[in-house]
Amino acid sequence: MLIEIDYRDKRPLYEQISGKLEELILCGVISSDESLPSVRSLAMDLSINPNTIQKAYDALEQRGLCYSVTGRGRFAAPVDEVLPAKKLEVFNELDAVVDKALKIGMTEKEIVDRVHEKAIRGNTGGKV
Amino acid sequence: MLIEIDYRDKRPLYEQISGKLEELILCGVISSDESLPSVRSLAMDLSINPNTIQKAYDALEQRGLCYSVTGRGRFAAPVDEVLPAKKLEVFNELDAVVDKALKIGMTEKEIVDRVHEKAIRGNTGGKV
Amino acid sequence: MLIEIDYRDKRPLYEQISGKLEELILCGVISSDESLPSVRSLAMDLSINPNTIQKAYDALEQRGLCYSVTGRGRFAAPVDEVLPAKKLEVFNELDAVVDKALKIGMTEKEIVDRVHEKAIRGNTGGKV
Amino acid sequence: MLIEIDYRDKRPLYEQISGKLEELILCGVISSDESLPSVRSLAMDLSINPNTIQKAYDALEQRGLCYSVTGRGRFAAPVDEVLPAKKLEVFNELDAVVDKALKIGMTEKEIVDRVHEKAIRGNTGGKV
DNA sequence: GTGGTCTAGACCACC
DNA sequence: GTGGTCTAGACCACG
Repeated sequence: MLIEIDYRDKRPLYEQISGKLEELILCGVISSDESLPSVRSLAMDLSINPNTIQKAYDALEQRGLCYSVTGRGRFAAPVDEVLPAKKLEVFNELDAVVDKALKIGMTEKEIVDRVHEKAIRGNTGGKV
Repeated sequence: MLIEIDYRDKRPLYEQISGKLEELILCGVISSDESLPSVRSLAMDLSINPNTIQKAYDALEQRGLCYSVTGRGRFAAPVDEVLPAKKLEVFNELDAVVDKALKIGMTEKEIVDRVHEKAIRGNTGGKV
Repeated sequence: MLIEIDYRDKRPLYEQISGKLEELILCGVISSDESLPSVRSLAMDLSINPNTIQKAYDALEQRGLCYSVTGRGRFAAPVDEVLPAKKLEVFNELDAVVDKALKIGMTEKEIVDRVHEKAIRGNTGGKV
Repeated sequence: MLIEIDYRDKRPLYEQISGKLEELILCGVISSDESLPSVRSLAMDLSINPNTIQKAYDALEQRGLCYSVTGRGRFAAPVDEVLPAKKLEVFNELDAVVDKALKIGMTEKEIVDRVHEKAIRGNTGGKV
């Protein structure tokens, strides 16, 4: 599977899992309307209590990143419908960090330079 | 007082308090070696248990943002000693957000533009 | 249990406990990723308030010697990650003592001899 | 004065002061039977409460590093009488550190080398 | 007065 | 069951 859990991560398990799934969907690794693994199979794969997986899926669905069809399973939501909201979310996070940076005396140039560096290095190296 | 508690905030009380104090110190609102409110007085002010304030101060001290002298009180640490580490920390947060943005298909330009906008609007209006 | 409280010790209880655990972890008596006793059970064992144990564990975690997973328990950190920093720490302590010794007129030979004696007697008999 | 107090130091003030005085006496900066500054004058010098100075002197006297003659003042004890006990004390500290070092897997050679380095660099650079 | 430690007992989220 | 947060109230050392 594409999901690995990090037990040192401070986030609750279900959030870690739903976060990872969200990323896979948004980046297109899981295509729109592709079926997601069943609660039970994923639970087996990760050696995790099914309740936890269920909770992860619930969170994911609530964020609009997947939908469930009773009796058929769960499917990834069409990315086009979700991306705009997600972009806004990321923008807000960006705002918060920039705000913090400005408050401790960093200049816009310093920030932009750092963004540039990161963009050049590419998004391949980044951890989630 | 300069600190207000937001009970809708999901973070624990002590973290909210230490975070707010950290900001006040880093931005120079509380100057270096200036005395911080005593555990008991701040507890009264905020109608919060002294133990919780103590924990907030412990966290603050652990991050190197203040030091305590038994029998005398607590004082803000010299910012110069802490700022470099804090800058690095913020840079890492920035990297993480930029990474997330790139992964969902944003361009460097989009990001830089947003940073620029935020910088122009000034750092006065931002929430912490 | 491997931990005993010495009520004549002037250090606070939580420090005594975290110190003892640190030693057990660093020496490999508790192996990496092995689970530590739960807050409540250790509190029962030592007849100490759970809050105190919690504080001891917090201190331990802050020093990077264990990590906690909510709902699952607490586990010893991989020693390899911590040993280098710890070595440096001990070296600094050593420097301080040697400095003190030299200042009161001891010779390097006297010091080295004492180290040698101690090394021969073995590290088994030493108190922590 | 030769004494400077560090308010960031975690030790209580009186201990810091008595410690500094002890060092001055043991190193011969204050010679045997030389008179120590009066409680009041030292309190003035350091802008510290006389009670604290009194406590420092009491601690010093109790450790045998000075003696008081009623009506005449306080005097440094003859170093020869105190040095042996102090040496033993430092040796014990040394033992403790060496023990700690051995326990985390350092070799005798590593320790001795460090001692040697420290001895070469001289005791001039060391902080108290 | 100050900070620091400890106890007792409660409540919550997570698994 | 686990860890984490919070309250209430007590005691101590320091200045």
